[in-house]
Amino acid sequence: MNLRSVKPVRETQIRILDAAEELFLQHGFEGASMRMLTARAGVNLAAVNYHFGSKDALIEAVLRRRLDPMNASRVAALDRLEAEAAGRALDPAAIIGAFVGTSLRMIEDARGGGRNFIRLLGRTYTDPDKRIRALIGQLYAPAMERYKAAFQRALPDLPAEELVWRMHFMFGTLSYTLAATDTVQLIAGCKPEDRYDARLLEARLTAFLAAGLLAPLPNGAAVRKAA
Amino acid sequence: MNLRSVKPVRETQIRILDAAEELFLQHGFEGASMRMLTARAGVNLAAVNYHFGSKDALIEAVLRRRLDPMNASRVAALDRLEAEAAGRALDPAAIIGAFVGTSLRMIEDARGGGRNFIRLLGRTYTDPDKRIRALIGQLYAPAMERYKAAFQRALPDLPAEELVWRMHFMFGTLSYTLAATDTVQLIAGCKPEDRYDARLLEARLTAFLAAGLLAPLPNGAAVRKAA
DNA sequence: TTATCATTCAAACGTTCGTTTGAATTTCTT
DNA sequence: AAGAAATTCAAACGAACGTTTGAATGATAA
Repeated sequence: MNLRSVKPVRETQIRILDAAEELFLQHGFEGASMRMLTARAGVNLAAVNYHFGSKDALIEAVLRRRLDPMNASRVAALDRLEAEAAGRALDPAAIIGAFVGTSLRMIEDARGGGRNFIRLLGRTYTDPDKRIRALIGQLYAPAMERYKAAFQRALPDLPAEELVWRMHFMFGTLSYTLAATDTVQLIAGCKPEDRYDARLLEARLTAFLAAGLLAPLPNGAAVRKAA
Repeated sequence: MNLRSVKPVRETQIRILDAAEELFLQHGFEGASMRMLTARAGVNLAAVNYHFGSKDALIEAVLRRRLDPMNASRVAALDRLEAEAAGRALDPAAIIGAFVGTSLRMIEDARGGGRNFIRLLGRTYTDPDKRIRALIGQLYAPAMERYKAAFQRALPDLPAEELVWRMHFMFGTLSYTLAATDTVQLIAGCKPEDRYDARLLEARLTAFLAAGLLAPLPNGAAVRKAA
């Protein structure tokens, strides 16, 4: 029962998860081989299969390790907001801030690997593997339902159908911004030093998303309703 | 010089490109093997290396085949808009419409493979392979510069730095919406029949993006300017 | 027809992949 | 200290990968 025996029980798993998170980001789920992962983690090649069962199971473990707490944190932020409001209607921008803020807290956590994970996450939404997409959808669903309900209460006049689309738009903006802005530079002119200034990015994102969420209904929707 | 001899010269290449576009979407660039591609195209395994040189070169050919005309079409739409305006200031929403419209024209083209390509494209922005991201950035750059200039003329009061970020946000919304909404279902409630109603989607997207582009400046930006 | 070029083909190349095995080693329990 | 359980290890497994080869087949032009 020395100092080493308390944690090291799961130390190998953690080393593998950390290495996998980094290498999955750099090379993709398929591109990062077991030999690369285990070499980076400093463990034997067979360790992944021993501790996780398979490479697929490792991928799921990598996603679950961060996604579960992340969505729990999102729900908690919304709970806090509703508690503060004490029954009054919530400001839609505040709901957006609760959701966006959780992601940006992770981006700021460069040391703990949060930043790597956020960027990795942005890739999974369009991953070729159906099982990965299904897993992501399943892990997100509860938090998404909570936020959908909160938006509906805050915006009783916005048709539910339109809200769902606008939530998609908002989620897409967030994902792309966090995942792709530092990997592909389509539009020149972003100051690199601003890229990880989470406070500034949060203000920019929230302003953009709030305006989009509250946009006037498009003509098409009206046309559609009439039909 | 019979009827068959005019086209079949490049028929094999086209069969390969079509098969690759579909299978790259379904399995990813790495996941789709040469044996899968050539079997689907109905050509010999060696045909890809003979006609394109390598798998990497095939990936580039698949992207270039559609991306070059697509961005040319985007620039043409902007040209048309500026010609109509005859010197007057452009409506920012119209600029957005020109950009978004081109993408949605492709989504509507299910038979010609345009839809597959748009969805494939959304994956490349976060592709693990740096060369692919670099290629995408290079292919997009000219069109992006044109649109950036157009937005700057239409919105002279919006700081250039802020505009660049908002263009990123807009591009992210578009990419995610086109690429991911039918692959991962994070938010329940989208009517499936609306998903490819390009006219309705265009109205929704344009309304959302225009509002975001024209949003009031965030507090952070003001704070930053003062500092 | 004959010579020339482009294309297709079956087969094999060497490499890397994820996984499994059984023995060696460490850790925990009694 | 001795036995049981968990973990690590080197080595090998068969399968699939992208690519290459040289002969066979097709089209083109003299």
